[in-house]
Amino acid sequence: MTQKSEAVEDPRVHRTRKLLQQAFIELTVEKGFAALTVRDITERAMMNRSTFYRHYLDKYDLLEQYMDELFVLFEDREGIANLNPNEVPSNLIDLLKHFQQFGDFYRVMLTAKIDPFVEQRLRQKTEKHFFSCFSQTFSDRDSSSFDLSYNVTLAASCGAIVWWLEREQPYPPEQLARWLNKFIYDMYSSSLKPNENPIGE
Amino acid sequence: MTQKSEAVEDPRVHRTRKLLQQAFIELTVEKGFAALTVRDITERAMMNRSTFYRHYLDKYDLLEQYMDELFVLFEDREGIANLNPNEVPSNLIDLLKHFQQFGDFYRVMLTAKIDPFVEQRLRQKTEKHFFSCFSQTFSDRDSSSFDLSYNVTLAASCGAIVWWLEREQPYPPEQLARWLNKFIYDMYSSSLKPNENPIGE
Amino acid sequence: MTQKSEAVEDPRVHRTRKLLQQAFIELTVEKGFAALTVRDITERAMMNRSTFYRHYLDKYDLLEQYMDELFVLFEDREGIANLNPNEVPSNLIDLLKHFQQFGDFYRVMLTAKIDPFVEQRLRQKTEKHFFSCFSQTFSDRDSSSFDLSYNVTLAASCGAIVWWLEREQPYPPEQLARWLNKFIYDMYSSSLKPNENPIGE
Amino acid sequence: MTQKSEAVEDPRVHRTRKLLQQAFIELTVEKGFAALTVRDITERAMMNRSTFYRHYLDKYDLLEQYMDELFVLFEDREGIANLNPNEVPSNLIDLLKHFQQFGDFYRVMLTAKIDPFVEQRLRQKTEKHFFSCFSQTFSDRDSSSFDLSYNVTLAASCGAIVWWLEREQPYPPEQLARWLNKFIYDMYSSSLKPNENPIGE
DNA sequence: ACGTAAGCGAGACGGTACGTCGCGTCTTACC
DNA sequence: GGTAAGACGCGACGTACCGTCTCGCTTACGT
Repeated sequence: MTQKSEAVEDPRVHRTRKLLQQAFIELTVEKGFAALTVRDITERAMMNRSTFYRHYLDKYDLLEQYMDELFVLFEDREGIANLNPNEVPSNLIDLLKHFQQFGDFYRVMLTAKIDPFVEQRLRQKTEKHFFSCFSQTFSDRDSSSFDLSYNVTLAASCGAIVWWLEREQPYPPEQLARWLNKFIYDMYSSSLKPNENPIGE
Repeated sequence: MTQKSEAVEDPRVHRTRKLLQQAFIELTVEKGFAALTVRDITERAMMNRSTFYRHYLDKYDLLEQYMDELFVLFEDREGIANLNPNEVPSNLIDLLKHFQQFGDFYRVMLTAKIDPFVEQRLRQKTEKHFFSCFSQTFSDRDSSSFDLSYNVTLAASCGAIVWWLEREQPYPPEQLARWLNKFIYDMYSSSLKPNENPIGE
Repeated sequence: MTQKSEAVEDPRVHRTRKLLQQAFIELTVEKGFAALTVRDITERAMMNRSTFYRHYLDKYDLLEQYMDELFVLFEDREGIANLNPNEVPSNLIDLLKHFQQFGDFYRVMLTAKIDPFVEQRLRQKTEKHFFSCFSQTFSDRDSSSFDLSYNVTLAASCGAIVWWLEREQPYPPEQLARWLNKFIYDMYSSSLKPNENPIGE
Repeated sequence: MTQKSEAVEDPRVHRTRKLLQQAFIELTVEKGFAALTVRDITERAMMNRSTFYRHYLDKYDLLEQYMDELFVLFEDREGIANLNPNEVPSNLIDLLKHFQQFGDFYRVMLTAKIDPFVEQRLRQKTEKHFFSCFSQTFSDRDSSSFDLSYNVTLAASCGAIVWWLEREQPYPPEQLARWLNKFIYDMYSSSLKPNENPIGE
């Protein structure tokens, strides 16, 4: 189902897939992913229902492929050298700009309207790209208490982004990036220090 | 559909509802809420499908009522006087003990297998009871930056609990409560102070 | 799918099945069995398509059951004592009257508009009841040349009935029965005699 | 769709049509005409489905054209002068030899596996060629009772041929031709005589 | 002999019917 | 009144064929 780069894609296929994606996004924003039917999508895209199945297994498959297309924009990013409360990594800003660009989609996806399986996957993707920003900083931690701190930091960061998206991005990406950077730095420099970690004492 | 306290419940009705609840919980743990069907539940409970609809509107209604029964155990709690890094509020520990007691159910509910609508509701409930522990501490914050911090703290705390449940409660509730208490205190005393808040500077 | 005699049939079920049968017959006469769709039938019967599948596997199953109902009228008939050119067996007349009664249906079934599998089955049924009239006469023939004669007689008789039905029964059943009786007698007394049979000489 | 004799056929076209016919016959014998799909045929012929539609309208068209090719072998035959119980018309033998040659195909076509529309057509063709053998004999009958007798004789003759094909031609064509000749003669000389005809008396 | 018209492979597309599944409503009979 | 049994309308599902179409590649034919 993912023959993106097999020679040149048939223009009819490209058109069809784009129309389906477009209809899918619109309808997801309008009524939520769970309430969507394949019929809804194809009617909006003004094509036959059977055509949908020639390109996607089901609506989950469509979403997967769409997310893949979005996330492919962030492959091969590298984290900055070190965590620094005063220096915001540029690719963190890029990530937030990306979220802002597809704000409607991500807001719906990360909030209450999306199937949990997919939210899970999207969080994982986010995690991967998000933490690549700080990969070197986190890589040398002891794993036992780190696991909790890491997951909490992730949850908190996602929470911040969701909060930001739900309120239609009240701050510019740079400002939120600064906040997140400081938050993560604080998590690192205070409560995450093993000798101060209340767990394991 | 919520005739819980109408005088004394007919014993047949009580039996039926308990069997349905039991079947519901088992199946939710086994295959996740989203994959459940009413037929699944009634077959497991060995009763006719139409009987289900005599008691519940649908599986969401059953879940709601079940959660209500669980959460009724935590009504009317009060938060402690002040946030204190060295004194863990007892009702925070109680809450975690409650989560531990119904660990299977909450793990499934809060992780990937639950319908987002319900997860939303459950998080709200958690939030309500969770933050009642710290209500007085948080009540005097300025609302602009507070909103973000509050939500992030909530997301992080939920993340910690989910992490704890997903790993089958690797620490006793008291230890996690201590960690959470310190975490929230740190959020309060450092990054949340308005003059240090990078947003708005 | 054939619970005809389980206690008393639910009146709703009875009504539904009768409506479906009625619609089926009408449409078969109108446009032929092969061109029928389940949707056609249920639309004509003014009910939901899924209701059809609660009673029948498919249109073939409906036809089978309908034919069973028709043929059950002729179970347990006995053939006459001997073939006699001047005495027409009464049950042959009964059979033709039956065909006449459901003339539209049988005409369509036995002519070009019906699926061959079904025509086959109907011919077999016809054969069974038709030749029970002459069972004793035919039972003592030598089997080698008899097989051919028997099949040819059957084909000819069916041909006569089809001819009669296609022309909207130009003669009364009694007259056709007389003709058939004489035809079968002639087949018996002349060309079927082994010593005159050109095959095997 | 029938450009058989336009100058010389393109060898590619000829090859394609032959492959399709071959696949069609094989599959008809294997699983019956009704169960065939165009996809089946083209897959067996190892060509693209769209190529099929370049040559035929549908599977019925293919069958028609194939039958035309077979029957063209019997055009322009003449019946013998008179019906004679001792002299078998040579073209009747030829016809049976033809059936024998394509025995598999005709057996399937004339038995239960063929679409009724086509069987109808094939019977008509058979009738045409079959009775051309006896055209002069039958041409002077009074039409009223003749119609029935004619049809019955046809049905009986077809029945005999089907019987013969279904049992893999247990007799040589000459022997069956003799039987048929005598049968038709008997039909003519006895039961068909108007004054003995029980119908109309 | 070679350019051009055809046959052909590949496959997208709009359609229509299929048989299945789950929903929520309803009725009847039993206890 | 609660329950079992189950018919029914509804509507989405994913599949299978159908017949049409467009696009390039290859192959035969005509001048």
